[in-house]
Amino acid sequence: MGQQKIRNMEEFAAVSGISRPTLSKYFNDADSVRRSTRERIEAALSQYDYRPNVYAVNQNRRKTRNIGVVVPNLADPFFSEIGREVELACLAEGYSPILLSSHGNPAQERANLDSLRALKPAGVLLAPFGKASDRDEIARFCKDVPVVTFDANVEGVCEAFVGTDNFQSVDLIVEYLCRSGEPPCFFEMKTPSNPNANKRRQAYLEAMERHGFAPHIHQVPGEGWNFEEIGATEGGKLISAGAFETDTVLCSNDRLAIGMLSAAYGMGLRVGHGKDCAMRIAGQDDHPFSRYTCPPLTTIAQDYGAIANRAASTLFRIIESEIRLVEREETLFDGKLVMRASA
Amino acid sequence: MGQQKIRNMEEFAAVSGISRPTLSKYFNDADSVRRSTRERIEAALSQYDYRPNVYAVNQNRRKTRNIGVVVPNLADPFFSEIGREVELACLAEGYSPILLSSHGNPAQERANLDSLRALKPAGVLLAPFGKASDRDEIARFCKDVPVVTFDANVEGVCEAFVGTDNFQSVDLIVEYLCRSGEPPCFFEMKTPSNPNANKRRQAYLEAMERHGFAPHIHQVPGEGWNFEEIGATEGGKLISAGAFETDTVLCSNDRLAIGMLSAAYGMGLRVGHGKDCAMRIAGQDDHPFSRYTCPPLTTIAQDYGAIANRAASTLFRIIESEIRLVEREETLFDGKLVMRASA
DNA sequence: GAAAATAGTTATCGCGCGTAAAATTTAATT
DNA sequence: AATTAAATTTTACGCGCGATAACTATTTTC
Repeated sequence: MGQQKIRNMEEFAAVSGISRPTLSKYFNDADSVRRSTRERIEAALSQYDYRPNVYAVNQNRRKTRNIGVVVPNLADPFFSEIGREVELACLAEGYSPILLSSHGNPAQERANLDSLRALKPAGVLLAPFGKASDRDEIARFCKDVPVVTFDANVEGVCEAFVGTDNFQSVDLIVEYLCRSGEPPCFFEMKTPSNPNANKRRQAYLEAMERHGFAPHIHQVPGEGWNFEEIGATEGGKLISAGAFETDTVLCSNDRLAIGMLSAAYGMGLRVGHGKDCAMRIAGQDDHPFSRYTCPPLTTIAQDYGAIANRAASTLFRIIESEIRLVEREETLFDGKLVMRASA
Repeated sequence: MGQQKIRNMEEFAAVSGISRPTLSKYFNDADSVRRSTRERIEAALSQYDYRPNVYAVNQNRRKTRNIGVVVPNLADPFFSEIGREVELACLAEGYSPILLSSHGNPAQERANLDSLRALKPAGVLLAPFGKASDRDEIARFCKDVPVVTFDANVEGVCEAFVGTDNFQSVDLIVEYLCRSGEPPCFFEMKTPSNPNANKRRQAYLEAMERHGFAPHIHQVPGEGWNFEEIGATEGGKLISAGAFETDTVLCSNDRLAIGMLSAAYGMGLRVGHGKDCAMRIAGQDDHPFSRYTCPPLTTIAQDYGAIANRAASTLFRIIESEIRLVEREETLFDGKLVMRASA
């Protein structure tokens, strides 16, 4: 292989003995040419190592095969994991994913959408901040590009949304906690930017009522994405102040729980459902690190793979049908209870 | 703004009253045109909202302003953090970073370099797997594109390398551990793909000798990137078997230490430098989660920011001088001791 | 085996911009 | 005000490929 350098499709047509338009067809869809010619092309391809110029291709095609993938923060393993699943789904369908992180900064989210606009993507998979997102900007973007949001919803905007059913999953863990010990208090940040947080609080209230217990919500101050730190400092304060009405705390997400576990350990408290334990702590999300906390964290697992694949396949369907959805779709997957030692 | 839709530079030239070649100059370097014309252009720009077509630009430019950034695994917060720093450095210099993760898979690293080749990047910042990387493939890639490696070195390949001085930093923590208690055993994986691991083992041996203690290295089996799990299961086995010759263990990296801490907790062992503690565990890297382990992990901090910025600026220098470095540069930054409760 | 369908070829245009050379304008210098 | 240097405009071409029309070759169908 690699005899001489092929500069463009013209030259490759010359050495392969296939006309350029046919080659162009082949590179757009290998199955659109006759089997025999396809084999001739691929034989030549393995000899001369030529690839169409990406930029020339994308300039001339009406629509690119790029898929923008925007997540709020890659430093959070939850998003790096789900981002990876989404990437794989794109590659499997022959699209080119472009992964962008908003680095915990809503302004960066706008900037990312702006960058994507220039890349003329066939579609975008967006995990938005939620309330902190620029709703109008996203709505404007959705006019130009088909968008499927995942993880966090932006009500009424974009073609479809795929996420976890917070009401189902919160009820699941509340039910478990009530059944196995004292009913849980709820721990969260005062100003959560994520819309899931609001749904989870609401779901907690409803679940507690359904099970006949009085709800207790504790909201703490704190900005940004340092959830572990907030969980550790603010959660620690609440523990040492004896602020929690019961011995069980359900955190709005795993990262807060990880921080709180760290604080409890620092205070010499034994966490878990054992006899000698002072309190129970549970989380939500099944963060990759939750299984290595001390003790391992009881939590609700989101189905990363299902969410990622459904979001991607929904987007592909929209792209390939070239028709915007008549009705906005919302798909919610069930969470699963992951019982470990912390609660 | 946004009166009519500008389709191309020609139309923008018409409405702005500036000739197309001058506009072209402006978009390549805003300072290459006279101040007064620059202001006229920017005035028109704010009215008509036009942006050059990325694909047409990159097709015609000799070199793009894209910088490929390849990291071995974005799911590891260490790399997502350093990847972010590198991205910012690129943006600050007007380059467009393209972040690719190899997902812990050396084959994906090859695929990523292959994808990047098609994007004709001005340069690439690569954090390779090391031994598991395809050395020949990387070397071939470096012939076509200027590459600066960071974090893990591939001896003799690429323009430059930027990383942490393992000998300095290992000596730092070994010295601390020896001074403050029993000398450390060394815990690592049997077949570490990362070249830092080999350097760290070597550095441990030398440091122990220098301080007059007998070294004890414990290597455990395990494949892949589930370091925490390997640390927990294999490290746990060693602990319960009483295999460690002293009460202090220095792990090859923080993620192994996180797993081992989890195992120790599960066994009811108290870790730390207190009177009532059964053993000490230390790590290396100052992983973002290390401060929330139980107890918080004593470790060696790498200077993420310095490494990222030096790697980026070195690459920019090579790109802009258009001359390959005569001599391969290797820059090593010092690690800093981070004392927490675990050792 | 002839007609019909399918696949491939030749020829030509267009995409949006970079770039070079020559002609012209503008600004700086004495 | 004349001279010179710098910046801009004009003109023209090229990049590599998508798309299409009109034609030719190949394969299928009955």
